[in-house]
Formats: sequence, C-alpha cells, structure tokens
Amino acid sequence: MVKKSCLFLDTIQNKIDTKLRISVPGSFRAVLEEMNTELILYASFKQPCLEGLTGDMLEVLAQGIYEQYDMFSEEENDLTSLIFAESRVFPLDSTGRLTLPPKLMEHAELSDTALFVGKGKTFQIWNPEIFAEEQQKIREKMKTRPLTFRLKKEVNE
Amino acid sequence: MVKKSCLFLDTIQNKIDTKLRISVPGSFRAVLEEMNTELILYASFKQPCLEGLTGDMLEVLAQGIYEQYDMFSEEENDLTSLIFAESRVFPLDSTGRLTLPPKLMEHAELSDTALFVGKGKTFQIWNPEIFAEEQQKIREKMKTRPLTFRLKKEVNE
DNA sequence: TCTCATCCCATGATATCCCATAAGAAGAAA
DNA sequence: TTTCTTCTTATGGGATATCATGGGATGAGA
Repeated sequence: MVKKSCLFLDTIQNKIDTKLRISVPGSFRAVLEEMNTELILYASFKQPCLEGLTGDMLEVLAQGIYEQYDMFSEEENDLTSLIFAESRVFPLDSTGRLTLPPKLMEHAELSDTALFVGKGKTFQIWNPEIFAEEQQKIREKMKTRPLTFRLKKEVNE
Repeated sequence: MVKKSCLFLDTIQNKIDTKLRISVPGSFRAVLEEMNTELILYASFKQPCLEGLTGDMLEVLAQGIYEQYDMFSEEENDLTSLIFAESRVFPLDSTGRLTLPPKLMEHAELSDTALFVGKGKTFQIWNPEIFAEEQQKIREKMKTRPLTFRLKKEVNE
C-alpha cells in the first residue's frame, strides 16, 4: 500500500450553486480525511482569494503565537484578530460540499464558479479569471527575478 | 470521527435584548461544551471590549502569572487586580444566552448589538462599529510593518 | 408586596442533512 | 484503439434540525 501524500495538489474548478454551495475536490477531501482534521477557510489578507487550511495547521499556529509573543502584547492581539477572528470551520455535507458565506464570496469576487488551487499544506480558492491573471504576473516576474531555493532536508528519509 | 478544534473562531454579531441578554454563538458554546468548562468575562484593561475565556484558560493564566512574576511584586499585584478581581463566571440559560451587567455594557460601549470576536484560545465582545475601526487600523499597520511568523513545529507529524 | 433575575416555551429564519440525478473518469472487453 | 460498463464525483432540490430572539412565568430576595 502506497503512502498517501497529505498535500493539496492540482487546480480544480467547480461550480457554486444558488445556495452558495461548492464541492470540495475529492483529492482535497482525501487529504482532510487522511489527516482526520477539519477544514478552515479565511479571507486572505494579501490577495483577493480565500485561504484553506487544516484544523491541525490552525492549532499549531495558535500554539506558535503563544510561544513567540507575550500574552497581552500588541503583536499577539493583532495576529489573533487577523487570523482567528477571520477564520471559520467549514463542515462538509454528505456529498463533500461547503457553503460559502456572502462575506467570503465578496472578498474573493466569486459568483458562479471557483478554482481550488493546491498550495501544498494549504490551498486557495479563487475566481478563475482573477487567478489566471495573477498566475501570468507571477510567471512574468520569474523571468526577471528567478527564485532561489535549497532543500535543507534529505529527500528520501 | 474528526477531531474538533477547541478554538474560538470567526466574528459573529448578535442582538442584545431589552433584558440585556445576548446569545453566545453556537460555535463558541460548542468549544465550552467540548472543553467542559465555564464561561468567564472581564472588562479588557487595554481596549473598550470584554475579554472572554474558558475556566481552563483562566487557570493557565493564573499559573503563568505566578511563574513569571514574583509573589509580592507590583506587576503580580496589578495583573491579578485587573484580571481576577474583575472576572466572573457567566452561566448560560437553556437557549445559550448570558446577561450582561450594566458595568460591562458601559465599558464596551454596547447598546443593542454586540460582536463576538474569536481570538483562538480566548474571544472578545465588541461594539461592532468600534471593532470595525480597530480592525481597519490593524490592517493598515500590517501593510507598513508586516508581522513575520514562522512555524517552528512540523504540521503533519 | 415589589423588584429583579432566572427559567421556560414559542416562533421565525437560516443552515444542515438527505436523497435523486447528472456528469465524468477509470477500467474491462472486443 | 474503440466501445461499453461501472464506479466515483459533482450538482440540484426538497425536508429537517438547529439557532437566535422575543415574551411570559416562576421564584428569590429586599
């Protein structure tokens, strides 16, 4: 039996119905089930899209904030206001759909279709047209400023 | 069975009725029930809002204060005065509401609506208009001085 | 007896669940 | 390679349960 990857991969476009429901791609649901965790969404504070996370990820985030910042510090307050106040658990129905709140629909400028974009340990939800433009911009940027990146850890271990 | 996150998430606006009652959001109540703990409120000593905690969290807070400050220090005295002397357990009625004392209503400048703001292991209760301004300030701050934050722990392990 | 706080029930709105159907992908047989 | 079958995944609509909120009843303390 091959070990399943716990990464969100690929780009999948699904429809948003009149009740603002959308199917989470099967491969994404498989990751959530494999990790036995909940699905979290929040409005990205950098881009017009939604950020998708696992519940585990959010717990680690919470723990990290308390370890790195003072309980009553301004930084702690700002971070928790931006992350936890904006995110929510999204339960899936029996066919694997979630319901998008109007607030998030607006933020990501969604109407009748949405794009699930795998980002490894997280994913994003985009308006397909906007994503295509953004993706193009990133490609252009790479031509002039190539990113460097080095794997620190051995791969096959 | 998926593990439930024990974090206060999302921002939910509810009404305060003529008896000064307000429904605690269902998702917040779920956290309290899951942790099998009481709901504590006190007037924030930094902002015009109310701080909400679980009984468990208050215990952790107490422990932290005694570990970080000398028993008879000024800081220890100030913090305990500000937190424990002001805190109270708020019982919920059968439909999940609590009754706000006039003193807390004043402190948070509340009238007929209030916003429950998830902050992870705690939450806050705000006048919606005041919170919107505060949140905007935080967003502005992030543009000029983006907070960096690095996950130290592996997420999927 | 009066006042205040808590408790209990009724209602309406909303979100969640469940079933039915359609579409697509993978696999088997020709 | 082509066609047919089967299974999984996606989408639509109706039924149901849950939650927020308002009003009245009950009981304790002043």
